[in-house]
Amino acid sequence: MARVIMAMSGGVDSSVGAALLLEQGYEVIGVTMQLWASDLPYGMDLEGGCCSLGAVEDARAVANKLGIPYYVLNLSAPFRAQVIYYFVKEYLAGKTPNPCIVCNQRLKFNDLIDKAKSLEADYIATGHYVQRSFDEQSGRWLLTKGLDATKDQSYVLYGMTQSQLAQSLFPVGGYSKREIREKAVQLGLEVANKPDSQEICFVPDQDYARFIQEYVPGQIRPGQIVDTSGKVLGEHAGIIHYTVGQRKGLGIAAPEPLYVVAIDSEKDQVVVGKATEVFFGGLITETLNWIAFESLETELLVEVKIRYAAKPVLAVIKPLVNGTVRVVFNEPQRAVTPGQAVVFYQGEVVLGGGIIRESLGVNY
RNA sequence: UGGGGCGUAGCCAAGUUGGUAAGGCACGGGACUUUGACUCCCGCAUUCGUUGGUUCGAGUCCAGCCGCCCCAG
Repeated sequence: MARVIMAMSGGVDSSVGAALLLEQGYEVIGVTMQLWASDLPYGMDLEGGCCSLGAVEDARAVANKLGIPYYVLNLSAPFRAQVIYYFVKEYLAGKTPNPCIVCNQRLKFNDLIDKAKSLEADYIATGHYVQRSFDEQSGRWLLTKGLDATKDQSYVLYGMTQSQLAQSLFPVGGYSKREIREKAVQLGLEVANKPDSQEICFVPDQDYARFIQEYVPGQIRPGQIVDTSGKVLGEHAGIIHYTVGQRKGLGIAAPEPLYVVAIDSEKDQVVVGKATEVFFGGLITETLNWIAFESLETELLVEVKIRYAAKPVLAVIKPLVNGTVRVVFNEPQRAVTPGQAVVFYQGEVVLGGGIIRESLGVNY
């Protein structure tokens, strides 16, 4: 009987996931990653976060109900070092990070796998809505979208390596969210109607800018808000407050809505423009990871997602000599945002992805 | 104390030949969302510097007053 470490967040998905694994005959051990640390700014209690204190209680209750062993894995130190540090650093550089992706790559599928080894487990499992399969032809593990298109989370797992995939199970990936909730009710799990988690788990009040400010006081500088021709339109309290495509929070009176077109961390400037000025023809990536093949050798027509909740759009990707990839959209896309991930698909299959380093003009 | 202009919500700002207050920003609430955003709903000036007048009816016309701005002194 194979032994599985189920990453339990205290939510519906991972709770039902554990139950499904049991039904499939696995020996399941529940583990919750404790990511919070008491030294985070302004005494946050992290209620509601995906790995909060309350989450531990919920997960433990589920584990008891299912009759499986349960452990809490304290990862607050690596969480700080990897996720929070990265998050703050990116914002200070004028980028818009996706902490969930880093958390998945560096904690869930790294430290958790180490933990699995120490417990002599064969697999780790998570509640992500994704599926994996083995492709005999290429001899590679493939990551594919979750069956429930509306809940698909393959975007956040584009960074998985072959060895990580080989050791991972995604028990809820073949079900719809509705089925999972119904299953939770059948099992009598108290978390059945717990709302889906959202927002950044370590910023419970949703005020991420305040979090950064208190985390690195003194590093936030005010600056100018300028239009695309360089004309100064106003001032801002720090570039960390902005992301490309953002409309709210500019505080500028204009005959029509203005959006952030770019952020210049060198000059501490936020560049804004009209709705039509926030479209881009393509982008350049960095920190690439390929899943479906070893590396990209030639131009390829694929579908790309440039943000978590975005429809895939057609684009041509091309490897560049410096190891990065150039992505050119068939149709200009709105708000291409440095720091966010771009994930490449062909149908249901995740080819790979990377982080957006820079956007390319609409004339590409 | 000559000439000209302006004064509309917290901030910009539109208001046609007088007919019963656009829009943007900001703000509040909700939907959506395991990141940040975007988007979508809903709410947000009984009132137009002020006092009178003309009129069936005035932000829109007239007069006085108050406060700004520009040119000329």
